Amino acid sequence: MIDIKRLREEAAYRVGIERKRVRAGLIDEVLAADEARAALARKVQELRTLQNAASKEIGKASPDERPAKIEAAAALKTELHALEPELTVLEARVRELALQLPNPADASVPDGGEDDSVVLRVFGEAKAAPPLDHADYAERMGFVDTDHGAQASGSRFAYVMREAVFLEFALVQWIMQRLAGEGFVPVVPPVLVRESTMEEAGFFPTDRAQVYEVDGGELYLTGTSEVPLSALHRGDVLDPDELPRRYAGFSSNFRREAGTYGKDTRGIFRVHQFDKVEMFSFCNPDESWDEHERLLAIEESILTDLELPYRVVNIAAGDLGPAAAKKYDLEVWLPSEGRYRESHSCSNYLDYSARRLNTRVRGVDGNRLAHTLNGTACAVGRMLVFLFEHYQEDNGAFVVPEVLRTYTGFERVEPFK
RNA sequence: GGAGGGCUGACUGAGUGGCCGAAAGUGCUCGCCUGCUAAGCGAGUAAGGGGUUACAAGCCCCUUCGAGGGUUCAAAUCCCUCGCCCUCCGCCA
Repeated sequence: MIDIKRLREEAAYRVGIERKRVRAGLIDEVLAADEARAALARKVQELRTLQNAASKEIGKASPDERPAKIEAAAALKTELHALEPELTVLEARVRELALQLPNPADASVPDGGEDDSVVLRVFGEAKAAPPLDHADYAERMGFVDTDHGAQASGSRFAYVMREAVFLEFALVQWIMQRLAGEGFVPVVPPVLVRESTMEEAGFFPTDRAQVYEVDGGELYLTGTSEVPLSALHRGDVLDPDELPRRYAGFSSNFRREAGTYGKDTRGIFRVHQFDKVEMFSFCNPDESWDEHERLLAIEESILTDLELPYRVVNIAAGDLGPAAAKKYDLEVWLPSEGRYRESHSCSNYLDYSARRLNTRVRGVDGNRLAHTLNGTACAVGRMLVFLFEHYQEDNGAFVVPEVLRTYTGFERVEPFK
């Protein structure tokens, strides 16, 4: 949710919104609707002042004065009742319109759309494709079974099996330990949440088409633990001394992937269900940009420790999600496709999400909305895809990345005959 | 699934129709006191919004006592719906 007051008063705020893809005229509609709302609200407020005063007098009045005073107050009540429903309608209208406005893009975000994102740096060598691409290799090794996945559940479902399972656990364990060491609170959150939680986290109404509905619409399966993690401080006033509060959530994630037919159909690169460790941070409003860089640094260190070649991209304004003021993607080199593919992303939401969640930070002269940030620590399925190509030997053996060996208990997997 | 009890400010907790935005305490802020360490005394301290104004202070007003709706001139207090917590019974990984 945007800040309507700032939209009204700060030119830069408005420009930040316009740099994203916003329906022409929407901003002015919001402002006009809010203006109408405010005018009526003032009128209603005046009436309420009179009514409250009148009621108070009745309490103090003597028994024989009462009937006349009650009658007068009742007249005011009738007048109020005529206006209040109208105000409710106007308020709902403002809210509905304002929810469609995205968080303004930060000044450091490049203009334009998907093709205008800026590569900030490149790390490691882009190497040649291995004998088998990740999908064929994983099937051959018995790591992934998409055929039976499709039979049991449909396309974009897979069984992850054998050593790949231990590899998955090793990734999760390694990352969780490391994040805990950096002050993140480890969390296994609920993956089924109510509608209101989806709304407050900013996923409804915009992303509704991507979400699985359960129990006749009572609950929804989360597509990222960002949703339950953000709800962790819903309505809270946080102590500034205890910030940032960092959480590392591990969960299975469910996405309908509507509108991606025919895209990324190989292997488990893009599936309906995958496990992920997500970082989430609540911080002081004036520290969120530092925190954003910190999350990025953690993500980069994970990739460098796994010795995967990657690049860092500053996503252009038109390609940003509604909530992000700025987003970095990390893209790992996928040899079989000969291009970089997204492995991590890392967003600063500023106060956009906190406004709806009503998560604040206590301050000496008033409380301020907290800033929230989130970033991928490890999207396990996709990480396996990268590992299947980068750690595949010419003879077909799989070598376990050094940092994971204490967690897997084995160093390599011999080729499947 | 059944029965009952509860949800009040950063926190604990009183308050069953008007004198309650709300006692008391904790915490916090400021001042005083004290040479001695989670000591004492005093004052202040809910949030969000609007008006006035210098988008200051101050002052005035509105809304908010889990959420939403209702009754009433008037609701933290009464009624309804929903959510959550607790206790007991049943069932169960």
